[in-house]
Amino acid sequence: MNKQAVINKRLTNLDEILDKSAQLMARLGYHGTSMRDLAQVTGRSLSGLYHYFSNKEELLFLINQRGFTSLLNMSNAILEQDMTPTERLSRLIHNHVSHFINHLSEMRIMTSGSMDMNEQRSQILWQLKQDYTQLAQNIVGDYIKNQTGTEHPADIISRKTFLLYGMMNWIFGWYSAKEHGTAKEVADDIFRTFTKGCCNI
Amino acid sequence: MNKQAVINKRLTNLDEILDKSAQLMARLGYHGTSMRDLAQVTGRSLSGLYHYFSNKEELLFLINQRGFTSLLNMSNAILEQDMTPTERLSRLIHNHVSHFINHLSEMRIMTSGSMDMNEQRSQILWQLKQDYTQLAQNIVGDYIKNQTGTEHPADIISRKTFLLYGMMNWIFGWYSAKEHGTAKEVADDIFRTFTKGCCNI
DNA sequence: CTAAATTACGAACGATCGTTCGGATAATTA
DNA sequence: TAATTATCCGAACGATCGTTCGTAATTTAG
Repeated sequence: MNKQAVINKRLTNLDEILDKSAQLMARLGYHGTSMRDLAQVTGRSLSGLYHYFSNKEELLFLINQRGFTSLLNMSNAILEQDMTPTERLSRLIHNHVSHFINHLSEMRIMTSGSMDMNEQRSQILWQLKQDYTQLAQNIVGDYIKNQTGTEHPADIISRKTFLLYGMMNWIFGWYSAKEHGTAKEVADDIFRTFTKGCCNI
Repeated sequence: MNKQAVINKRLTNLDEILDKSAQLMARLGYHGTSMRDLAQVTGRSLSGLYHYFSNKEELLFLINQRGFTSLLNMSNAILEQDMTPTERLSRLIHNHVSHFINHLSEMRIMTSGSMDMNEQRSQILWQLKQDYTQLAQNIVGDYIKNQTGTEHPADIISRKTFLLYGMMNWIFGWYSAKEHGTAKEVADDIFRTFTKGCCNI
């Protein structure tokens, strides 16, 4: 095994730990999940976990950071492609919803705030969220400008964007593929409702 | 002090305890808030709290039950009045949003699930949520039927209603009166966006 | 094979958790 | 007033928490 392979394996191990930890924490909450619970669900010893992160708070941070970074990278790709504002908005929604549904546990943790972290770490996460929010506001703003022909104040666009986020992020509260269809169906419905209202079936 | 006054005082004390507990729990989470924290914030001794509820789980239940009951009672009044489907939908949104903004902490707890309660208690809360959801689905269904002239399948109406819930319930994630206006302004924006799409400014 | 580095674990630490108990204090009734 | 009830509290319980430490097992490199 060469050096890169070692690093890769370590990252793979860490990834697996973060995944399984996120699944349990999504059910029991951060404080409701003990390190002993995490040791059991990851198939490791209690003290062995501390080889991959220095304490519980850092574990929570890593789950959040990994999630937001991948979400941000995915959506940044939208801007690099040549699309109409409408297509861009549609892509943003589809990206977000499918990512949400494919990482339900992780996203549940990400949407529950970062109040259990120290200043520096929550600052880093705040910046990631800020970047993602700004990206969405730009796309929503462009769409509305393109449709109405006029540019609207930032606080109006900001509020509209948050309403869109609400529709998308509320998924964790109710979604089950059996009852509510595929990610594509949900995303299409959100796009139609947000752009044209609820009577667009 | 007559007997009724004694009961009233007890309820008032309990109400005050539930309010202050909800505020702290909304910040720290259920497991993140200790009974000692609650004793301090309510100005009582640790053991003195157990005079008002038998354990921590019951406290969580009481906060939820009180919240959902008052939300349900308020919205049931909508159905008893003579209104058009459009007016009813508008009233539902305004009720929900203003209640949310006036009880932010409580609502934050109510939207974070009831997985820390025993079977019977979570069953009671599930029923309250179910009643409130059904009420909202009826109002949304009537509105869409009234606007489009055709009745749509229950699962379609259900999904649209959840999108509306998403917009409204996401408030706790971002709302500050200074930046986002009064409850009325937010509710109006949600109503316009949900009924006619985001380009309705 | 040997040496070095990585990964893993059992046992234990002090701190904090939810809860209980017996009794004190305050309020109401008779 | 005395008797009764409602409130409240300090002290302590066993359980569980996050974390640390010394060391064993495993893997990689020379």
